[in-house]
Amino acid sequence: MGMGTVGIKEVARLAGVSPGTVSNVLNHPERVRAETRDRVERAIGDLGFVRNGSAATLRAGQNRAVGLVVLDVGNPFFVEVARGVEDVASDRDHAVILCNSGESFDKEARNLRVLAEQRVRGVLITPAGEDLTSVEALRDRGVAVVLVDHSSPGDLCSVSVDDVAGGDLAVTHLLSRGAERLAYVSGPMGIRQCGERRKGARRALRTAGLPVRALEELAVPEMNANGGRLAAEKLLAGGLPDAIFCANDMLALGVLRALSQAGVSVPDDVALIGYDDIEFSAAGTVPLSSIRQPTYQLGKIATELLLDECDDPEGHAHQQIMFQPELVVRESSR
Amino acid sequence: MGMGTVGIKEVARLAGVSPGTVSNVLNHPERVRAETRDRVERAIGDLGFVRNGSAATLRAGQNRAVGLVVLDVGNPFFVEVARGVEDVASDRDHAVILCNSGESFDKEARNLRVLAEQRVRGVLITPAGEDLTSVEALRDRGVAVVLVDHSSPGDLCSVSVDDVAGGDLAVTHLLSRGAERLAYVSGPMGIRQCGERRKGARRALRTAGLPVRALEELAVPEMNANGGRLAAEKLLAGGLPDAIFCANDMLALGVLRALSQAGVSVPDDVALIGYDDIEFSAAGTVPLSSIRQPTYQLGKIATELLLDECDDPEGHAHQQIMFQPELVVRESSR
DNA sequence: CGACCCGATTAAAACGTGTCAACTCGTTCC
DNA sequence: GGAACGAGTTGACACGTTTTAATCGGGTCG
Repeated sequence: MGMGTVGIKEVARLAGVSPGTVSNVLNHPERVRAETRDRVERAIGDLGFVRNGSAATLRAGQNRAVGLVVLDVGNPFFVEVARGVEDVASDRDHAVILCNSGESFDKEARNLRVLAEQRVRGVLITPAGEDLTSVEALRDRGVAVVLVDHSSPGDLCSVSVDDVAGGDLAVTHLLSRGAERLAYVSGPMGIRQCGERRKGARRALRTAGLPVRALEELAVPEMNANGGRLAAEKLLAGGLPDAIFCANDMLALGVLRALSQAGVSVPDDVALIGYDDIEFSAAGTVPLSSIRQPTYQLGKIATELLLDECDDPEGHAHQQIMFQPELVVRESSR
Repeated sequence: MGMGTVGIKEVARLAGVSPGTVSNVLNHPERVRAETRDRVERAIGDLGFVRNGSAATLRAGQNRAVGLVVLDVGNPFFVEVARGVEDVASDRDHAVILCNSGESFDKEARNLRVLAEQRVRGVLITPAGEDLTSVEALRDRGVAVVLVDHSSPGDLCSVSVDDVAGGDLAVTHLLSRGAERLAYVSGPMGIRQCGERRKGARRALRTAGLPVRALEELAVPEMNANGGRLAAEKLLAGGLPDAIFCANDMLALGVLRALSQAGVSVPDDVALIGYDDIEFSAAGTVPLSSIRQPTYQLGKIATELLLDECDDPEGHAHQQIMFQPELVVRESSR
């Protein structure tokens, strides 16, 4: 042992017990007599001993940790999911290793390899694409996996939010407000969420007995404020609808700003609703209506599912849980 | 799959070499003949072998990882810092363990303990308060430490942004626009950033030859949009200033909204400037002027400092680096 | 031809902890 | 009074890897 590092053995010597007893104090305190435990704990304090997690993990065969792989740590959606994960994991005495895949397959694969090397008990992941082979490889190696915000083919647990219902909710709300000509502003349809929210929007139209062409569709390359501005400019040029549904709050904010600058009043001339209910939505000059997702719950339930599977790998049935989103009405569509 | 997880030994057997050679393929590929290397790599692929990181760390005495402890993973400031850290660390073949202290001493201490247990090479931390004893304890144990967004007493590396200069920048800008009566809206002065930005604001007044009482100070308990609303209501009741400087963009957005609702025009009646330049600042109906901090650089330089210290612990002089913030002028103060 | 050397490979010894069978010692039961 | 018992403690081993010194074989030099 290096000179700087103090191990379980030194603690044992100072406390006048065997290393095995020190280990018991750390892992099974109830097995050791109170007086001995005090002596050991004092020695630990005096020496500033910190257990070597690698050795513990090596011996135990697995780390008391779970991995969380998200598409973007900067996205408030995932931040809130992470909070839910963190809370449950910490309750059940597990650490969380947070990884960012940046929607790149390469980074996702790298992250999964690191997690596998660390021998985490399980992984929560929002896959970067539809290809789940690397995720399934992980599961086959014996690591529990739960898909987050992505439905599962059935051989995995998954937790997601019903995006079709969300799109339906938004458009039904706009229709109830009297809109007849609508627009849907989204990112590329290749993004699952955009496609599903559109599906929901169309369903709402059908339910109301309107033709699909009552909904003008605009897909912009980037789902941010600038994308929203581009979409708004197209709408301004081509004749404004009564109401606009955006696949994302940042898009909606971009639209809102461009319309305001053009002298169009929201909600008097055009009603507007976004998606995600990010914190800023309520803070703007015209507070934005939005679709709120139970993100914290998503992380919480996903982690409970994961740890349950870890604790009882055999008697575990994979579940696919789908949450329902919620409509939040503010000024922009009142 | 076979119950015994596949280790280096199984790979060695399949490739017809010794375990030591497999280890060399993984860690010192140049030492092993190309043909042997191929055979081993094929075996690794066939068996789906993944190196056990705990064993490697145990043997090596330290993990190729650094810890990053931030006050709030949801805060865009820290998200951007984390990006800088991640990029540099990954370039230099290190993993990043991201921890959230939520401004709580307890969570900070828990996180530091986990990092110490994991035997990370170094830690980047924004301390939750002024008490650095736990940080210093870590350094004394031989873990390199760099303070982020917090100045150092001298015995540690630190990387921060000059908040006094930022406050000066903001108020000087407002004065140059002709303002004579100003207000400073901030969170509790106990928060270092709030205090320093105020100091800078006062310095700007002195430079311009104005009395300190030309700056009305409002401290609200929460630094969010609601806090901004509260401050704005007070200002509306007590007589509006010409210009308002907010310690934070969320406060500024709250102020902006409350003023707009009261029929006060920004920037015509009152000029407004925030701090942090969060993404959303530019997206609002009235784009917000702000003070931008080089957050990505902060993370990048901090990590370089940290890894340099790790690579050469003896020949390392602690440095305190301070970056300068930048003024971003938009509609709200034009 | 033998000594020597060099590159490639191997065998064995750590690294620090958790587990588990074995052991001690005082108590209870028959 | 001896056996069975149980709580508390011990000591040795195993976990999977990296590293070090030793080994091997083939080529070069003297």
